[in-house]
Amino acid sequence: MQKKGKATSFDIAHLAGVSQSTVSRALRGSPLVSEETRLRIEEAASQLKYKVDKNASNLRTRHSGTLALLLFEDPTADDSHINPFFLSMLGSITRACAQRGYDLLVSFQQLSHDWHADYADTRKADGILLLGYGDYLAYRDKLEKLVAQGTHCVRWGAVLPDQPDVSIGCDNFRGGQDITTHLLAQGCRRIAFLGDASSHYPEFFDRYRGYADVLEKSGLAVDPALQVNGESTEQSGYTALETLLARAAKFDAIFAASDLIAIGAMRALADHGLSIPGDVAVAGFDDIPMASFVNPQLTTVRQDTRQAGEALVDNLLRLIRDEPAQSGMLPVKLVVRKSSLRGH
Amino acid sequence: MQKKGKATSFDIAHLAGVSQSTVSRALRGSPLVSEETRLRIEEAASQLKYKVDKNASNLRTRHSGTLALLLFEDPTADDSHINPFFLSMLGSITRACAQRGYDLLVSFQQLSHDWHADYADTRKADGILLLGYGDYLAYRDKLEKLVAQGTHCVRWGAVLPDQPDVSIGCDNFRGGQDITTHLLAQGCRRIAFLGDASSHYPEFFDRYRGYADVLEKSGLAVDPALQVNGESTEQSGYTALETLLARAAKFDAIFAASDLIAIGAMRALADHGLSIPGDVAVAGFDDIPMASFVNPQLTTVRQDTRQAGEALVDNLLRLIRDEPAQSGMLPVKLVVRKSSLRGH
DNA sequence: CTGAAAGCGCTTACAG
DNA sequence: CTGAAAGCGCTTACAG
Repeated sequence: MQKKGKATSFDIAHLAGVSQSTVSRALRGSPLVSEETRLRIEEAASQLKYKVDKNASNLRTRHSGTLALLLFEDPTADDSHINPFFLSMLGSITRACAQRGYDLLVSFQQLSHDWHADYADTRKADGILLLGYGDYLAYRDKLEKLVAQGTHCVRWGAVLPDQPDVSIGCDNFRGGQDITTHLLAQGCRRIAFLGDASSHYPEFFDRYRGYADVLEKSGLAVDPALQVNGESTEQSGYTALETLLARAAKFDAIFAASDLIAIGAMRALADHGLSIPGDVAVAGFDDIPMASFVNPQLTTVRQDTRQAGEALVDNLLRLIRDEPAQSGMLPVKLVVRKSSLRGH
Repeated sequence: MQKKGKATSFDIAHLAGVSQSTVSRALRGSPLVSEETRLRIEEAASQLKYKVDKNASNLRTRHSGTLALLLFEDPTADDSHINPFFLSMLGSITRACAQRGYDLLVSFQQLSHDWHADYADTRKADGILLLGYGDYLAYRDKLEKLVAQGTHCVRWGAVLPDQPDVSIGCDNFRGGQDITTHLLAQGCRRIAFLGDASSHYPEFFDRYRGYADVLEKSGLAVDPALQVNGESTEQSGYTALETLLARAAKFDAIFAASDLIAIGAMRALADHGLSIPGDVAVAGFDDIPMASFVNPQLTTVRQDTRQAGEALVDNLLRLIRDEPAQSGMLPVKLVVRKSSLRGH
């Protein structure tokens, strides 16, 4: 006979004729309970549709079996679509958590908010995953406080030598090298870089440094007139290309710091009557799903989001268990498609 | 002087020279606390970096300020990408929750799992949002049990007359009509439908019924040879188109039950040397981001995911507050692009 | 192997 | 306006 509220472990104890402690033990799989008792308790529990109250057990055990994902974005318009790369990461992180028996709390934050003091502090989550774009220097402080407070957290982003936290990222430098090497092999000599190239955006910067490295090693100059700042949106790519055209500096290839930028640039090229890859070869970074659907299909560097999601979750779980965890880079893969293929 | 553990309300009380009850009141914004006391308490709290333990307060108040999102999929391959439409919904639901001050717990489930007895039962969430594809008849039972148990839940899907739960969906029937009317206006007369058309997949079925309705009203026969089953994947679209070709029934247009199916079919058409829209006009459903990047751009029906996410969350919150909530359909919007535009 | 008891950190009547 | 006390539903030493 169930009352209005849900059944508690006392109800089960009563029905099974044991103490509440024994119910708790049985349901948690303690070896201290006899097989026979356990069966009786399980029977009673399923009869009353009993489920352990997570708030109570979390309060008692002081951990939650939950990870928090903080997606932070630059103050973008409220109704804009989420960056497809992050959406893909969100999907793979969700999957990775599910596989490991953890729940995932997802939250959006503006970069400006006080996210450095939540979730883990309120004990809703055992640790935090940080994912987002934005000015790195602007939130480095918050990151440091987080770590100093002993919050378990792992960040997706550039892997730098002096970081306070555990960061997982892909090998952006190598990706930048690969794209540039490929474009040079296609006969391009004036390769423009679209995207920020400063320590405010370390991921883009690493891609840029890979690009510059290859150019220099090939005896080619790195022409500042061929670099245009821009964040990771299509609109920004479109604008960046127009800025580049306005400078009247010649270029025969575009290396965009992200696929979104590349796609925006492709649209601008088309609007200006320039053919891809004939007049200008184009390459991006990320390999978002769209990249293989644009016309021509976009050459890019694949960041394996599945692997990334698993690496993030696994490292966070290691931190939570007080096991060693450390920053690390994931390999990237050059994906050559038609947007950069010249001649035969 | 902080101990190893985090500060509790007792620590704040001690520091502020008041009782623990007063701390709790002050921090919850109770009007029963004098301004002066409140200030002193807030000062102490921020000094000790105090945060309310959510597990304790949830246990006490019996609600969690959290919604759960259950994404269920057919037993798809583990490493497959999540359906882009759902990913987009996931993004908008996350945003909608954030705006309303709720946290979102995201979980993947196989359709076969026992998800009908979790989250809300364990008090981790105040209610559940259900989102997914799969055989409707197969989970209708679970849905009924959920609702019978008094679990607050809102489902995304077809809005049917005899549903046990609150469902929000778009006007699939109308969308099917709109596409079909448009294709007829383009001069198409033999329009094939790619996707399941049975009560197992009520959303697709409604789209199909809209299609059949317009054909009949136009005095055209609904030819069963022109309908091919398929789930919402590119691969399935590709295969469906080959099945259609193998039947040797003539067709001059494809109405795919989803964009993913349409995109797969477009690939198959290209592989068979058929031009779009010249030989075959193509239209899809959903307006996923890819739809505007395929070549030619895909005509489709837009489901406004932002509006959908907000409707789902708002209805669930209504249920939680014991306010009236009811199933409802969201309007759709025909988006005409090049894949279906013939002549000038 | 089992039970009685303490306690996790809050919220909220109850009494003043 | 404030404090002392009960209790939310568990888990886990402690004692047997």
